[in-house]
Amino acid sequence: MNDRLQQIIGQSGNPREVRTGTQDDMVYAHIFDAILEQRLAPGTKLSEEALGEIFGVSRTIIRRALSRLAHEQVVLLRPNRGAVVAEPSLEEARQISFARRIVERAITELAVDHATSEQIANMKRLVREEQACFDKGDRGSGIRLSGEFHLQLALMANNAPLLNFQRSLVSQTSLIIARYETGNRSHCSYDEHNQLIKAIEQRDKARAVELMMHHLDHIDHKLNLQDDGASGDLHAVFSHLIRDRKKGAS
Amino acid sequence: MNDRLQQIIGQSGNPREVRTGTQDDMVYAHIFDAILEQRLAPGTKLSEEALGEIFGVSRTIIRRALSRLAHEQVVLLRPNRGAVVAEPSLEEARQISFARRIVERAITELAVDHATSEQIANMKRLVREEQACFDKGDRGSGIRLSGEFHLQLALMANNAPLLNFQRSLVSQTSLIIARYETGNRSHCSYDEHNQLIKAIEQRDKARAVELMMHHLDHIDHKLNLQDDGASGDLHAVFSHLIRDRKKGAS
DNA sequence: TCGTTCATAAGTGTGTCCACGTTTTACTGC
DNA sequence: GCAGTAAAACGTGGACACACTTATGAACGA
Repeated sequence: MNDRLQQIIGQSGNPREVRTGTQDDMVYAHIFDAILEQRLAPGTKLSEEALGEIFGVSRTIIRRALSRLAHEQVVLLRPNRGAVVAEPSLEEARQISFARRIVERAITELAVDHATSEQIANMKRLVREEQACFDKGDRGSGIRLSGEFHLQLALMANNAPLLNFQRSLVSQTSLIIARYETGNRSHCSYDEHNQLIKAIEQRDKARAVELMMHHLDHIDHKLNLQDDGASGDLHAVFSHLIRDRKKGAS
Repeated sequence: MNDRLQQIIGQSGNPREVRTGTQDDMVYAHIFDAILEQRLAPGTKLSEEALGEIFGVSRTIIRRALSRLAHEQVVLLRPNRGAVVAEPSLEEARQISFARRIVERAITELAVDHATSEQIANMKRLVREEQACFDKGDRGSGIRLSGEFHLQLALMANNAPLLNFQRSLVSQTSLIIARYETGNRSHCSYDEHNQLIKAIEQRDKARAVELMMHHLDHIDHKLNLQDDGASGDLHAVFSHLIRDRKKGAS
């Protein structure tokens, strides 16, 4: 287990820039990315001791990082039973999707008002990077960059509370995508991201909002939120058997 | 300083029910209430050691509580320099006010859809309690209960992410009220709260939303967000002198 | 000579780690 | 299948080191 974690987190797949700041941030960011890039599957146990060994820090640091992640609902902290990567339920996924519609609408409108040309250029670069990741098959980094796009949008909105909320929502959405996205359909959101940026650049608020809403619709439709993918609910998993039996009986 | 804190937090002014749950929660709730009830002014330093002595727990517990409060933006955690009660700036206050409009609208609509009669009765009780506090001059508890009202509303909305966000926004709003509310006008929101509950009870969504928006308007107008009350901006503080001098020169 | 400023040093308080107690969990034997 | 035991992991408290703050004193300038 210890070795598995080591291997997963160690393989910093993308040679992302060396993290600056304190140890906390470093640990936090590494675990965060590993989760969003699906190198750590939902439900994986995150042992404090194992992580401490991996990062070469004491459990105190790990604890703080896990606490932060728990606050963003990315990991679940079970008292006396350690931390696990969160497994958003279908109901949670629906609530998050709803909340995002509320927030993204407001953010989009604000972004149209406040975006600077520099920021827009930045966003375009980000989308290109995202596309590159999907093109070369790096789905994990793609999902992360896709989330980054929505985060940068929130940054342009110039509203700190909304930005914080968005961060939590985007993280959880990435987790949901990791868990529920149907395998065959690829997650190619970069095209819609591009259109959105164009609308913002033209200061077309109505169109930008409309594009954003459609974009969120597409994200939802790519997921099979209608039925639980692989839950622990045995009744749901074997519901077809029950249906069949009832049919036979009738 | 140690003694001051002891005195402030110890005087559990309102004989609120004995906190249940773990030590963390107890410490968190006590500090939280002390801040919202203005027994701890914005800017007050929160020494870990002093708090540990007051609550009879080690710094580990205090640290966790402070970390939670920091996540809700109620206290500010300055690296290597300890924690202080947050002092929302005017700009932050405006952003929070904006974010609340977005969230409260959504919450109100959801509450109209989902509220049970039991929950509504609960809310009515809460408003009566709030009114009682203001009537007997307990402004601190009044502000807290007023916040509790908006939190219960979010609970009725049945959306966990929105509830979490609302919790952070309400806390910060209480802090802002504590800091910026003009002294003469009393904070008597219970009447509007009552009307709001009635509209929800009658499932009148349009009216409920309208009432909520007006309510938020009133909250804003009670504050003097136009000019910073007691900021560190010397130019703003002595602007009248500058005006006078210019007048004399012209 | 007085006031200001910079440097140095003491003191307070946070950052980190480690060890112990307790809970949980897994395994083994009945 | 159940109970008991052992191992692993988490919860908590305390200790030490380091960073920051504050106070004291000396040097410079007015």
